[in-house]
Amino acid sequence: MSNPTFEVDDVTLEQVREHVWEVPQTGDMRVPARVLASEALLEEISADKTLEQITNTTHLPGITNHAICMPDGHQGYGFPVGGVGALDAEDGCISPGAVGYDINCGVRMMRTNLTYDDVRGHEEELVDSLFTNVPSGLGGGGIVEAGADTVDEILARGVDWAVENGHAVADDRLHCEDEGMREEADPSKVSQKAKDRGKNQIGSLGSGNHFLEVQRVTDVFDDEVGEAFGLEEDQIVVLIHCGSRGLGHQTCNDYLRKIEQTHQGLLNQLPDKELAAAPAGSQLAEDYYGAMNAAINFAWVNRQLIMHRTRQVFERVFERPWEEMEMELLYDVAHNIAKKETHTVGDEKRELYVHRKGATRAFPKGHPEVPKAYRDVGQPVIIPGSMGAGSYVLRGGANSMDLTFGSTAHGAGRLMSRTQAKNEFWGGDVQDELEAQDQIYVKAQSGATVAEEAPGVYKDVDEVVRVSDELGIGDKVARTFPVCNIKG
DNA sequence: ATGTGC
Repeated sequence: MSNPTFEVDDVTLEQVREHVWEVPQTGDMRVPARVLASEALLEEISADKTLEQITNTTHLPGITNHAICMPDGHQGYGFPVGGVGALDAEDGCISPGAVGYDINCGVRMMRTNLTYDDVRGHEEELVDSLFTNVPSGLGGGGIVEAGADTVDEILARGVDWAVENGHAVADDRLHCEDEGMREEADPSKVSQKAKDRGKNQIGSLGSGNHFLEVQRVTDVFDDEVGEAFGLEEDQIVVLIHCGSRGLGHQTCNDYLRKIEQTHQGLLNQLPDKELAAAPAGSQLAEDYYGAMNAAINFAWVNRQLIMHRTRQVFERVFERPWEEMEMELLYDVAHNIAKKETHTVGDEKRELYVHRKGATRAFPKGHPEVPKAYRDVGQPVIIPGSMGAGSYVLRGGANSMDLTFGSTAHGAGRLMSRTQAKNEFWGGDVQDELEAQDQIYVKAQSGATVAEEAPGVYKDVDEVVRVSDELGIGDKVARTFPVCNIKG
């Protein structure tokens, strides 16, 4: 008996098992491509170039097992957003397009001991104060304006710098992926132009889908893990989503151009120039890895400064020290990174550049890289939905190492382009509706951004999370709903 | 995502 299939254009995907669809290996593909999705999500994923892109990815040297597209996947630069590609770190390659322009775009969630009742009636004061005190929008203006030495220190040391300079407490570091610092960072490999763009953006949200949202926990699905994460129903939490701003963007661009010029032989083997990659062991592979890790550190500092500023805003609005409100970092996860990780492939251990672009690390319980506080339950995974839908907290699932190199989805995933969104929605109407129907208060620098990020431009986050949970790569722990939101 | 272009 043959498996169910899904046909789109000239491609036939075979269902390997529930929620696992495979593009068979043909031609110059080095491995099959896999899409992890329900049929409804696969339908949406087929609407743009995602399937073509995830298939193209299988041509990269050193790609291991499968190229994988997550349930929230959509088209990106060369490599889909929602893609995972594990490329051999000895005889494979590293590809900036498979990390993304916004290096270490990511999210962090901060707990509080406030309840929704404590915040009701203060929503407008809170959203106004956050909007005034947390820099957002395109261009410059951050919480810290740094000189050259300081930028280098931030690039080298990440959240460790923030702790030493009064923007973090020591405990914050322990609740970040990689403890908020990549040792392999090499600031000397980040261009002067990138540093100049970053120096006045340290502690700034940026634009697009980046936001800061105050939320209330509406459901805890798993009491044991919920308790380990310090989450309970009706509790207020804060979610921060942003990345490495102009510094990361410039770094990606710098290395794409260098790699295209230097490694044309490899480029010519690939079906899409946007997948440009540097062979493992080459000078540019080392340089990009050092620079990317530096940009990763920059993004962690960025989210840290915004979180610490949020503590100060809450102190003013609720007239209490933040420690008394127990405003502790739950966890900070990266969405756009590559990392040398050791994985079991067949019966051997191999070192791989695991590229996660619009995908979240989701290590299960017991993994030595899960912070001690969560080691018995698994790594927290934070999945932001749209500003009308709320978000999820998951924990790394038991099957993630076998199926996805320890990864799951990163959000709801776009349904339509930004241009299309602006034709469908008007920012002011979206804001009015959210406030009238759901008591969600949104404040943004630009109405166009609100239209581009309207709830209707996103896939159904409940469906994305259902697939992750049923696959056992990231298990449902809690759900949140927006209270107020600021964006660029 | 982005001093909204390659």
